[in-house]
Amino acid sequence: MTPRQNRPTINQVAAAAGVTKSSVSRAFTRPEMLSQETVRKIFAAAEQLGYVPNHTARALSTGRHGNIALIVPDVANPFFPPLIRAAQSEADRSDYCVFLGNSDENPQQEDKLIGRFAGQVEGFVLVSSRLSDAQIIEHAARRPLVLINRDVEGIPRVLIDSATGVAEAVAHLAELGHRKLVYVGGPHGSWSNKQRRGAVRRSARELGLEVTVISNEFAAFESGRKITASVLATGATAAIAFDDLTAQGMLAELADQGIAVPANFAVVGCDDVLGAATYPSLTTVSNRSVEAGKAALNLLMDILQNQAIRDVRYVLNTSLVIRKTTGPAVIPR
Amino acid sequence: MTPRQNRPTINQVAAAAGVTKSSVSRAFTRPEMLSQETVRKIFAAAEQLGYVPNHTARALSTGRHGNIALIVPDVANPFFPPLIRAAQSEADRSDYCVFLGNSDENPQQEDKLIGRFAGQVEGFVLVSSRLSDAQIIEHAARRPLVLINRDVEGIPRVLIDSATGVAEAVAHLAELGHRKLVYVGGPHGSWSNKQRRGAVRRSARELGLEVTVISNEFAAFESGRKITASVLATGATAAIAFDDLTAQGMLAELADQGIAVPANFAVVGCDDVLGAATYPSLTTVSNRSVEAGKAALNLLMDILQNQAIRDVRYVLNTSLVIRKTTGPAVIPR
DNA sequence: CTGTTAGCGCATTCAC
DNA sequence: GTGAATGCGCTAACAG
Repeated sequence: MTPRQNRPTINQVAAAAGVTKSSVSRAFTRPEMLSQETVRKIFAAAEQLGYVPNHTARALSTGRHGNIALIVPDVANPFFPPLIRAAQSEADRSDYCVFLGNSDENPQQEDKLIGRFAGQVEGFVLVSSRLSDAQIIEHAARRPLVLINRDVEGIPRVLIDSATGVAEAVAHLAELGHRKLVYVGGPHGSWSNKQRRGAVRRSARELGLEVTVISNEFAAFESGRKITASVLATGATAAIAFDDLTAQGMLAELADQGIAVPANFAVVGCDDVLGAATYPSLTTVSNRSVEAGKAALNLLMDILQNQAIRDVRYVLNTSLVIRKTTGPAVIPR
Repeated sequence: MTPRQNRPTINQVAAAAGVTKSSVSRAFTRPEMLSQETVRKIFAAAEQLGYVPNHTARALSTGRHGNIALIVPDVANPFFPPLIRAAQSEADRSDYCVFLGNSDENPQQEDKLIGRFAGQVEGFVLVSSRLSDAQIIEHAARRPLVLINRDVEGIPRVLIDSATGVAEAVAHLAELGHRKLVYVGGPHGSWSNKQRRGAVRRSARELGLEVTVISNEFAAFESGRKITASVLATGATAAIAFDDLTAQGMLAELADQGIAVPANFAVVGCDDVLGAATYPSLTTVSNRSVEAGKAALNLLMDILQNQAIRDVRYVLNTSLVIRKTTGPAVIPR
């Protein structure tokens, strides 16, 4: 046997209290089965010895761990921390511990993490999972699993619907007189990207606007800067970016080129991770990640308690947050 | 007994492979003890049955869990996610799972979390712990524990020393001809704030600069905007802010007032959490949180392997990252 | 090299 | 109400 903590066990408490293991065990799990007097004695002895039930032994015996795992593509992406925090706090209310996993946007890593966690958690929350539908379904068959921003039929999921906010953004630009705009995309595999691009196209068609889609695999500040030239080359007067970081990069590049925002060009972000902290402050689509994290966790807790997995599809609508990077369209340069 | 996963056990693999439990166990832990042939047979059987060692049972038997806990005051504070990510990735290299805890800046919550994790982790990393020295020492006596940005003698710790970077910032401003500057403070209780303010004062004195300290309890974008008027009122030509968020707020306010940066006023941030993502890109003091996270984890891993806790005090110096918000001083307005 | 045996600490039947 | 006995799945002496 390897070095182990020398914490008191149920047996020592039993001896000290003059009862058997069974009673001590019961005192900590179903005290109503014991006489008040015995419970009191046991607690006193436990307290005195500094006894704390052994989580592992209990888990081995019951199959219940009191842990859940939360896996995200990238902890450092500003979209996730608030979500993580919310999920965490919700788990805490039910006395669950949470394992955090960082998949690095990599399906294999994600799969590996799930495997590592599998043996010691009650269930999973997968955020913006990079796994295939088949893999997700397979894992969901083994353990309760809820998805955030991934739409797989039959698997409980919480979706942030940026389409509503994006549609508002297009309408907003149309009202301001813009006739030609571009959508600057995000990661190819991303469900959100597909959703946003689709929403831009649909709304644009309905409102009779012309829209160009420009791909931009790596959503980030720098790539936002670099893509700006192509955006301007289209002759558009406004752009909607896949996310705030990309939009912020565009803002910096436009400023460098002496193109005033919003006077000469309008920019809309997505996810509102920057708050009003750009200059000019960014018009963007609201992000409901905190609510998503909370909802996902409540869903998981519910499933764990009622051991019944219902096919829930919880959608959170978004809306446009109008700040200072959008304004009336100008005569094409 | 409660509902349990029906995963195959070591016994079934043993039966299928025509050996005993022991051999199967060995095949998965110390295969070099077995003949190649036996190992092959066992792996084949295991593979065929889809056997995966039961983490919990193993932990109960060995006292080793392969988990560690990382506790931070606030996951959503942009300072922490990169650190978390780095720690995470380092843990992964050693096949450890990491529990993430959010203390909400609250000592009691932090203590509670430690208790919850205690039974299922090898050790702890406490980031910017809000606990008292006594509590930290007590917990460290039970389990390996390493600190980040908290200086308790006898406990292995990793410290980010922002004083060096701040001193460079003052020197940089002095070289540019600035004679009068202001330090915009942060939270009163903050160890980092004390450290930074002290460094500004010391360097300013050495270089013969005049410095005004302005308090600003809530470090954030909005408070940065609001404090700007008082900053300008001092007649200074440059400001060093407690953190990047505050600096960013100041940038926005200066832009609104038509004061060009760096032409008319210089601004320096601290922590480099924004990268080059402001406009103009912010001159700031490097933040070495990624290295801190990595170092802390390596330290912990080292302790776990050699079961010897040395009194390590690992200091990471910071330096100035010169970007675009600092330039030559101008004639006082 | 491999089998036998005895726990790890606790929850849960089944008796009394 | 409480005790005795069994097992959760695996590791680790101890033999052979």
